[in-house]
Amino acid sequence: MNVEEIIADLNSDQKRAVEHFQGPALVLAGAGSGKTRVLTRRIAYLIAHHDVKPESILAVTFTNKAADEMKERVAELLGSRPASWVGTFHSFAARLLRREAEKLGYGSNFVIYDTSDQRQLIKEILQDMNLDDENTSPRQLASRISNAKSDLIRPRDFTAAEGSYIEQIMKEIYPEYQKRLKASNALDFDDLLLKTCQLFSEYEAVKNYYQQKYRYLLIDEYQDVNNAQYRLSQHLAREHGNIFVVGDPDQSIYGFRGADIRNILNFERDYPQAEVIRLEQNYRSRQKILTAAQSVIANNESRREKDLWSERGPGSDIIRASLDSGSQEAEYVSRRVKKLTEEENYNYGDIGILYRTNSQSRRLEDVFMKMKLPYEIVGGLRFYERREIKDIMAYLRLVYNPDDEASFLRVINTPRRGIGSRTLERVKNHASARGISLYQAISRPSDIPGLTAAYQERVKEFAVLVERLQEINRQGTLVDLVRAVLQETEYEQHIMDREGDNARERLENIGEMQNLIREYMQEADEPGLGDFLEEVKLVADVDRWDESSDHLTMMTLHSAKGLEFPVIFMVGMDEGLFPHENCRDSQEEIEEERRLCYVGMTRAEEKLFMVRARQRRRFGSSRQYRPSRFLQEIDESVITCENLKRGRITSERRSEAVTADISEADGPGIFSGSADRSNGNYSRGDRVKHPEFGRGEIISVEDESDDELLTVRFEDGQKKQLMASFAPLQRQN
DNA sequence: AGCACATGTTTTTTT
DNA sequence: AACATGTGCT
Repeated sequence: MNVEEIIADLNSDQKRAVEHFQGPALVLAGAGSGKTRVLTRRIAYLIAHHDVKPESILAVTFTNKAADEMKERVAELLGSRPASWVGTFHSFAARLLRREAEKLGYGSNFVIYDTSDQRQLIKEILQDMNLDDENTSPRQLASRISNAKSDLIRPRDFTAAEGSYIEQIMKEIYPEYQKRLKASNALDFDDLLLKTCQLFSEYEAVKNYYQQKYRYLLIDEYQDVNNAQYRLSQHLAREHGNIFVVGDPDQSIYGFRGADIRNILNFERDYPQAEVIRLEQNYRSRQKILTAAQSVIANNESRREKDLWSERGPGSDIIRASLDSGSQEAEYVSRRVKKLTEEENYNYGDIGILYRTNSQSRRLEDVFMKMKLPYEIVGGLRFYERREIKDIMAYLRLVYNPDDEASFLRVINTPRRGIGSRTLERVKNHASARGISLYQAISRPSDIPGLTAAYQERVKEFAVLVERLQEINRQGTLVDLVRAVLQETEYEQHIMDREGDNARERLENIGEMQNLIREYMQEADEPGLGDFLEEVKLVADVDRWDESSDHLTMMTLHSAKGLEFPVIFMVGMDEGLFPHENCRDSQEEIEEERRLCYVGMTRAEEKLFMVRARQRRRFGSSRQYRPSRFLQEIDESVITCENLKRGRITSERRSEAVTADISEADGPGIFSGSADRSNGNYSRGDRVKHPEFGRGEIISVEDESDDELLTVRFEDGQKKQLMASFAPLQRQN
């Protein structure tokens, strides 16, 4: 493609962005306004028009998938794959630190700790320090540490807020946590960013080198960078000022992870000479979808007005559906999907189903399976989170870096080797007294006090096993290594002994893992153990999502960022689920939830369904929900309501249906899940008690203008028809 | 040390 | 409802 063609089909704002050459630029890109397009075209244009060397371009994306796509598109434009670095902040930092780790006192074979590794380590520490009580959850501490690191606060700089118990614990735990990470030669996600920043501030020459190397910096999703990422980009770009950032403040949804929306809002302050470009034409969605999304986001107080418009025609109304229960919700979605594919010419692959929490996927999955609808879940119970996979991975990690304590503790006695807690206690004490890793300790077991010869032999055998595996890794491939792990540990036998009914599934997972490794070996440039381990940690599930085959795609609203579908279902539009009840007290968090809603709605090109259920099961027991406030915020003039009656989808005039739904929202506090309301919201299967007829079960519910007609079968076998609002019924659980 | 059974906890989102 | 942890027994 020649240079002219790179910019030929862009609108004037997009063109201005692509043609921006040197100096800072901020592109405020509304949803669907073609920002990926702008980024890829600009990379191509820098190379083809300005003769910029491809390897001096650094493009940072939010996911690895986005990175792959970007590389692909640039390659199409240029006719060859550019040698630019395109990847996430984390993968960039990891790559850089592999080269420079020694300067910071780490080995270049460091392993990366994910959230569950972190929690496990913190738990260990709490136990060792006798701080283990019900007020200090590893989860909460892990999150506090992560926040501190995102703000570049190191253990020695950490000051505990007065009077807060957890903060006092933090003061103890954080330095110890960091010490143990280092002893394991491990970095957590936040360390990747923090340590890179540290490297740049302590080693002027290193910083200069990378500044020179990457003369052009492009950052996507800038509204979601945290302070460490912000600093990292400053280190790289402050001097030459060639920093080109793209983002949309209305789509900032990672505040919980330290993302700081002020970074994008302050860009013009950081770079007063910045060129600011607004992309406000939406090429993705029909106008009614945009109208609906904008009427919701307009309720956020802390935001700048923005005008987003579309020429794609009005499209059809947003469809709002209220169902009686979680399973009815799933049934509604299934029937609606059937209608879309059978009568309206959509494919399964055109349809995305989004929810707030991963746990919501299960109910949908059950019904899809029954209805024989093809689906794929992105994220959720991640493959690499499964127990048997984690075990094998722990062996691989130990082979790569035997000092890794988390992996060591995971498999030292898995499968059982007769090394119990007492023995381990002695090993730990010895290791921490001598300042060596657990692996180093068991390599010379005769030094460990209190260990009898028999136990010395057992731990020694484990050390020898690791050495043997290391040898296999040196001689052979990754595939050989995994095979050796399975053989040497008799792992499959262990699974069969322990898992009973689940054994088959677990073994299949292990087989699947071996397939993945073979696949990886074929695709990777240098298929080594280290790269493989890194990829497993840094590549998200959405990155592996297969969009080529024809199936429904289910994922969380967060994972859906950056994607688009002709048809979107947003399920679980219930107050307490979305916005999630955990944010009830904080206006800021509510606004983040609202942005999340905006992100979800703007994924839709043609059709948008927003679905709720009046009652759901949660932790076993049942609970009632009112409509999400976000549903009430949608401009009523673009809504049509649908219902499911006896397995058939019915459509209702919008105003009536909406009013009926809203009236449910009156009454006690918005979040209160009213346990025993006496009228309305019954569904089939509910158990009730009547003062005269005794206990019974509801066998059908029919809507009457403002009420429900219930048919109840009581314990003595008689059936009664009762009006919900008049009958003195009590709910039973 | 390891098993079987009982109890408690979880579900907010992710690189 | 699903899973991790704890207890008591062998």
